[in-house]
Amino acid sequence: MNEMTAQYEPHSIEQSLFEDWIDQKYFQQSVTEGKTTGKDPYVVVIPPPNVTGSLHMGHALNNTIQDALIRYHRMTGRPTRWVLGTDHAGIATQNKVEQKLAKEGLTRQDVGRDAFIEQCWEWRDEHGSTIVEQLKRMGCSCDYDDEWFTMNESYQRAVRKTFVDWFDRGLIYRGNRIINWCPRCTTALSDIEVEHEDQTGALYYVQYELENPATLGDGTQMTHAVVATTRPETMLGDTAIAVHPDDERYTDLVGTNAILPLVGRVIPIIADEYVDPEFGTGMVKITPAHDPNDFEIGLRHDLPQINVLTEDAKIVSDDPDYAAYAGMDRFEARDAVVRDLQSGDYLIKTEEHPHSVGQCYRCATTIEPYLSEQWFVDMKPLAAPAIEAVRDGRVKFHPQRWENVYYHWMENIHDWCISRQLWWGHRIPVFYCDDCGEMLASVEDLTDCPECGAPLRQDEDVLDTWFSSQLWPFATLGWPDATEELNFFYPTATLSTARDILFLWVARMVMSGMDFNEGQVPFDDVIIHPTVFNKQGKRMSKSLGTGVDPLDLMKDYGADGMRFGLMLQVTGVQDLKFDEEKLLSSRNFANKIWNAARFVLMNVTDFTPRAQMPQSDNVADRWILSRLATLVTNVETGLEEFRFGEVARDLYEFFWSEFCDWYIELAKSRLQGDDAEDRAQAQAVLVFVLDNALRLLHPFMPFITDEIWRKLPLDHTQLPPSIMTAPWPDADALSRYHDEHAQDAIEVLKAVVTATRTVRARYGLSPRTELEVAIKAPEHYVKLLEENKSLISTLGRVSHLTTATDTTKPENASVTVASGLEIYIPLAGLVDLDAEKAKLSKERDKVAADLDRFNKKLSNEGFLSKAAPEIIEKDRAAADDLKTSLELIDAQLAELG
RNA sequence: GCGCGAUUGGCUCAGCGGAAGAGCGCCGCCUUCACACGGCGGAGGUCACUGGUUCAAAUCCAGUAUCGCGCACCA
Repeated sequence: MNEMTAQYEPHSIEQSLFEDWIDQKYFQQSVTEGKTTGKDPYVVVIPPPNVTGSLHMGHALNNTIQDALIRYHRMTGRPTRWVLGTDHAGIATQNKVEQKLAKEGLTRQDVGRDAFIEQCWEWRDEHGSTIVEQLKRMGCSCDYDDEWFTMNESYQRAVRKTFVDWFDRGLIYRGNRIINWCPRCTTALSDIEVEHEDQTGALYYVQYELENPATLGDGTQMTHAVVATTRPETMLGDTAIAVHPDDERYTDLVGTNAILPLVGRVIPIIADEYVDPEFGTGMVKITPAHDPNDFEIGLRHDLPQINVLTEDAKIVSDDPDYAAYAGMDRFEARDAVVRDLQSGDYLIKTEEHPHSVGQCYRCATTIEPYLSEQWFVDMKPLAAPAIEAVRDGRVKFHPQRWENVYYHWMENIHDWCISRQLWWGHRIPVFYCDDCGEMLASVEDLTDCPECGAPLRQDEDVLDTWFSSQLWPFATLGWPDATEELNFFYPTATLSTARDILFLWVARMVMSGMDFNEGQVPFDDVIIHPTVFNKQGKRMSKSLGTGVDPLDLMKDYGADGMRFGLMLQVTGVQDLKFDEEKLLSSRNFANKIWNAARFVLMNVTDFTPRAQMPQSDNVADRWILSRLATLVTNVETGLEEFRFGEVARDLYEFFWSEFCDWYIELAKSRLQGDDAEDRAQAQAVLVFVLDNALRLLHPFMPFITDEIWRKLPLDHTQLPPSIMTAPWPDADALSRYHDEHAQDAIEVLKAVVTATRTVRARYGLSPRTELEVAIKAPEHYVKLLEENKSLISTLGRVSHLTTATDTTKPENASVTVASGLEIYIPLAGLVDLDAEKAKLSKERDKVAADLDRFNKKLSNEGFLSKAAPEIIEKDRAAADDLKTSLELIDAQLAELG
């Protein structure tokens, strides 16, 4: 162990350890091998990162969580597999390749569909492994030999099978509808791929001349209909004006016509319930081809649908009615239309109007509601069982509140637009016969029409990327083939993911997973981890420079330091303001572990590994073993309940504040002492506790724990070479160590030692100054203190310790009251009366205030009659202690004058 | 408009019904033979506000304020 440096150097061990894990095939788990354990498999599928992606903080957090779970369950002996893979990410990848082409001055149309797809594959081959390599840096124990891709051959079959199945069952249909259109990506998007941003726009009030002036019920003459709109440019496609049927102001207008300004088209005034009489003027222009509501109204009233925009959102140039705007971009056209409305005296007024604007989630371009022919999935039949699965607890969300978000969306689910006008992706497996009009979906490519024999033409569009991702938990296990893997590993256990893909991905996996697996849910537990923001609470973004790169963090703090620092920050909260200082603490913690291990190893060179768990009468041994037993239970339940922050803090607290600060210090004198048996006893406990603590820490800090563990003097004939597959500490077996007495006893010893330190600090004495200590203690502590005299003398640097039930205060002594003890420390000639008085008065204030509170409580009838007996008893004891302390302090103060 | 989350020491956060906690920062002391990425001692908080429930509230309920995030077809 002399090769262990005084400072932990993560980079000198991480890579070689990881390579060893790979070589030993620890990350793999076969069905045959798994079955021999007789235990339930534990499977996690990684949320497949985009092939375009590189590791960001969200990944770092999420994959630490998954790896911690996987490593924990692997140690418990369950057949464990973490399924790895990447997503072809239709739009994102296509954008990247288009950008690359653009540098050569080319468009995808220039190179053609086949060549373009070829380039996408090349791009994937070049960049797709980046993120996988980064996961390895983190120590993630995915099965790297079973890497999936949402476009690989078997996955393509799964996608086509899904489509054909739903198509044949009538769940997939084609329709001409208003969908969300990104004019930059020139593709349709589903509703949830649109992000809404609040913007201040304008509400334009425009008057449309009535074909015939009308006399209203109250006798007023009306010559114009005034409508309010946020999108004046779409008026070119207006085909009606609508009012509410009960709006008496306009009853007489219904059935008459108005003349569309700038265009001259005659349009009807209709009545429709949709119109809110309170908003604007109560009259709405109806543009069926450019607004989803208007579209519905148009259907109800059989209105023409006039599309005025091209697919890149320019005014069409083939309509003579508004040739003036032909070819203009939609925003340019808006300005032009407003200008013309103004000069034609049609524009009444303009108001500021806050509203939310839809944007493409891939390129932030303003979405255009666009009328086009697309493919849809009828979601309601799929949603129903998936809602039920959450209601009856087959799928559980953590934190649970996300269930409500899920219900809300699922219960109001809309049909899913799945066709995309892209080239990179799963091409829609629908074949058309232009001769006889036959249309069929097929898993296998078809060339000839089964009806008439004419050549078939495949649909040009591809599927939404999320259509393939929804199959992830079972397609990666071989579905649609009834593989052994699918049979053994499905359903998976835990899914950990970010909240922003709850609908895009999680909900859809539940629906398709159940639909294709005989109602079996795809996973039991869904962890929605907090979203990582920077310290200012802003989104981490590379482009804004507000991001932090996990690779840099690992460079600075080591993989374990980063992982542990992240886990410390995972609580039930939904936003996580990333605190880099926690990573610094965690790096320091790793160093502490390293040095504690160094100390133990230095002191156990002559120690013979034992098969049995240690047994000891020594109070320090009993105490630390008792603390360990509690820790194991806490860590275990914490992990089972996904309370990662709490687990990390428990581990930190135990290892640093208990094991290092006290146990190791208490053990030192025994290790150096003459009592060989006692020395061996201390060695056994040190090794045992360190061994177990490392196992508990391993899921969070895989590298350092394995590095140290391999050096420990353990009976390696009974153990695997790596901690990775070492058994998880057995809480039941350890429960025999629970020992209340030992815990009390250590509290007492700590109190005495601390008292000596405090006195030294207060009097500016060197820490080495030896002190005499006289203690007045209750009977049961006298024995304890006498027995542990040597521990106290060493830790507290006590030259002379006397303990008795009737000790009286020596002259010139400082007094400390703690844990039921009166601790006197004589300070010949040193006692600073003012300092003592100041200290005691301050303590008196606090004690008096506390006592007062307890007394009030204990004299309260309601408290005595209603509070739990054990609480009352506890409070009585506390009050007694406080009373004793107060009396003692008062006596001292009186003595001091 | 509806929903969710946050509001605790200088900073970032735990705690979520029974005597206010951590890390970092700050103030002392200590380079003693695991660790200065360290040790020891200490200062620092009417737990956003207002009501309510309870014997007891940072903790539960209602409302208010501020910040953040979702969802929603109001032109």
